[in-house]
Amino acid sequence: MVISLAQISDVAKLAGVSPATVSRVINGSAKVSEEKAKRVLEAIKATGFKPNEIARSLYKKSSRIIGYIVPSILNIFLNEIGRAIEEEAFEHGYKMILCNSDENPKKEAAYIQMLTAMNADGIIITANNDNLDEEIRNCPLPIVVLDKEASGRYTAVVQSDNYAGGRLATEYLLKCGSKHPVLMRPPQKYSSGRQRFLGYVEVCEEHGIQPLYIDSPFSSNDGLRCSKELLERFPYVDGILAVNDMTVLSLYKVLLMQGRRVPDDIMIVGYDGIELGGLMTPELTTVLQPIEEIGRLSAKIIIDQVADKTPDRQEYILPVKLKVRQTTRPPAGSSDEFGGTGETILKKDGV
Amino acid sequence: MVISLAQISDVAKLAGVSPATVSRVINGSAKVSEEKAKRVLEAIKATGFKPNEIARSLYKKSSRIIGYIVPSILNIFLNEIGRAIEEEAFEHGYKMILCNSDENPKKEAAYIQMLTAMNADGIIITANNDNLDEEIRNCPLPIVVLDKEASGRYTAVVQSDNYAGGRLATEYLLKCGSKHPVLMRPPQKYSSGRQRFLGYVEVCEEHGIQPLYIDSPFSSNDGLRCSKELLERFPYVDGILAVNDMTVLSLYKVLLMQGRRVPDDIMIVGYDGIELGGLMTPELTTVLQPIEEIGRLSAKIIIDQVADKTPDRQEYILPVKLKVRQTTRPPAGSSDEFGGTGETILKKDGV
DNA sequence: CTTTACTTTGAAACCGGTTTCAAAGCGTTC
DNA sequence: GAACGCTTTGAAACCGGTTTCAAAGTAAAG
Repeated sequence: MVISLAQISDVAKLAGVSPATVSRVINGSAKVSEEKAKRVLEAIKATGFKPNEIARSLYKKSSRIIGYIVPSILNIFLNEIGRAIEEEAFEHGYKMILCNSDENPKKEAAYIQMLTAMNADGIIITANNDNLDEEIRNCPLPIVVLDKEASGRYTAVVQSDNYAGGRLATEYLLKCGSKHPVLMRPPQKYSSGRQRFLGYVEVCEEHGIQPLYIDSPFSSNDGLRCSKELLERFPYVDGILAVNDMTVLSLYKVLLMQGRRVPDDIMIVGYDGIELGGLMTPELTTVLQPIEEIGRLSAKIIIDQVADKTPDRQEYILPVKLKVRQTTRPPAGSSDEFGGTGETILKKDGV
Repeated sequence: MVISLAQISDVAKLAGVSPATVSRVINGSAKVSEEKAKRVLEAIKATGFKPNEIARSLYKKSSRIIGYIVPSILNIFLNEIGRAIEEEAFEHGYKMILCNSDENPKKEAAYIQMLTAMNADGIIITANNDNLDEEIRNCPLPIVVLDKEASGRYTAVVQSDNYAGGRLATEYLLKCGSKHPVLMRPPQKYSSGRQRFLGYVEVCEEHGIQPLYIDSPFSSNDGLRCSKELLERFPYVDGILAVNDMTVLSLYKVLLMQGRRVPDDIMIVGYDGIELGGLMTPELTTVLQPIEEIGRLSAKIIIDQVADKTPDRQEYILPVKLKVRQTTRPPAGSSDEFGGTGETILKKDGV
């Protein structure tokens, strides 16, 4: 069953005007006599006319679409950011489309090309393969990168303060009395991972403690393996800085099997602040990334870019907080939030 | 920084041929002499030319894009389906874009319009608002609906066998010795919810047991409230059929607070079969929906539709299985899978 | 050597909108 | 009542590809 859609010429004919006039009525791009405008509006309603966005954007070179490319559609943290992007976008008359690159550079390239070719107004992309640089160089759209160092041709980089996050979690764990905190070290190929590691190491050194860590990927598949390995290598561990919130589910499983109690024997601090952390039992103490802000800011940058064409590249580093819940034994007299500078850091650098 | 993209005319000029010839080389749509083809390919490489998909699809009326509209980007079950759609699509040279309607009919309508306007090749949409019927009627694209009754103008409906799922979970719980199983009843406005309820009720009646239930939305926000209410109203409960896997996290929390042990005091059977169920502690016994098949089939239907234009509407009901893990006390001599017909039910009905 | 058949090719039309441009319509002013 | 300025309007060009169509070129057949 093919339904044929009304075109602008159909509307024009019905209203007894030219297509140009119909276009002017739709877009309000020029004055049209009240008389004719009324006839046009009626004709639009009668025909059920919806302008063909393809034709429109072929001329306008803007489709009011923001593309969001993620390595996995199953990453809850990234999806929560996506929701914020979507909300900000929609409030400004934009739409967000989410593309799953599946950690596959070919798909990533294909989606960048698709978004370019469909005249999207910008791309928000998360930490990705480095061999994508050529694709990005050839892409004329504004590109906002999440969670990556500001190298290559990007319009802006939006991140939370991973260094502060690493420090915050470590300091709190020590303050709660952990003597041997161990870090599930995030992948060092990402600057976010390096920064967090740095924060951890520095705090350890400031307290004269030996930094201990085990390398951990972000994917939840590896959570179980890493958790087991951690406990084997550091059986005396009494505090764990998880690579992210999701991994903590696996950690719980291993700890329970070994009969270790949380937070009595081992304290845990997660990372990200996804909603799931609050649903776990015990509820997860974690470093809150400003998920909402990251998403909204990224979308806003692209929307502003469309209007302004401001050419200078910027790097935004948003502050993090610690959300204290049940996986830590709080020191006396503490509230449920801890630290965080509250300041957004903004580095400008010309292109 | 604006990078201007090469156009087909630039390539043509460089290769000393007409744009038509370049187009023919790119698409293989007609024979071109080896000599010229070679020159064209070189010119394409030299200019870095990428055809503008907008212009292309304006003429072709196909963008090789499949739209997937979900009520929430945070629904893990739907995202796992999305991943399968994406994989199937990509293998056939299609791309999937995910649109988050946020349970907002306006957004839903906006995205349907967007996908129509961008010449997407089809839409896959999940259980949604009924007042969308007009939008769907006006949409000329193939539409596959997940998890909804076959009413309205749809190309196909793809579902898993919710009736069988309801029966399966209930039967297994009884077989494991539950005397008072309680159902977290899914929303009855969806046919999937009604079918599951029906399956539950029938099995109860067959065993001379009183059906007990409490209405539960799918959203994880309501999980805690529903779980508490369930235990208040049915304190003697010894088996719970959860509304979905995600909700079980909240259930665990409440049960642990009350000191009830799983599966010793209360057994739980989840629903959906998301990966998260295996990460929980204890690992969740659950009804496995054929997530991969649902996604791939939906995508395949649209891809075939593009090629064939087969007009008849179909309803696919895919079989479910029970995955036995740790939240049930298995009856003697049982394996880790239970029941399931293994047959896909296919209802054809002309339009 | 002419006729016929087939292949290769570029000019032009097309997809469905938006915008430019110039003409027509109308009111003011001198 | 002629000249001027302003507004409204439609014809045509445009966006960047794809495809049709007819012409030109080539090979085979008579």
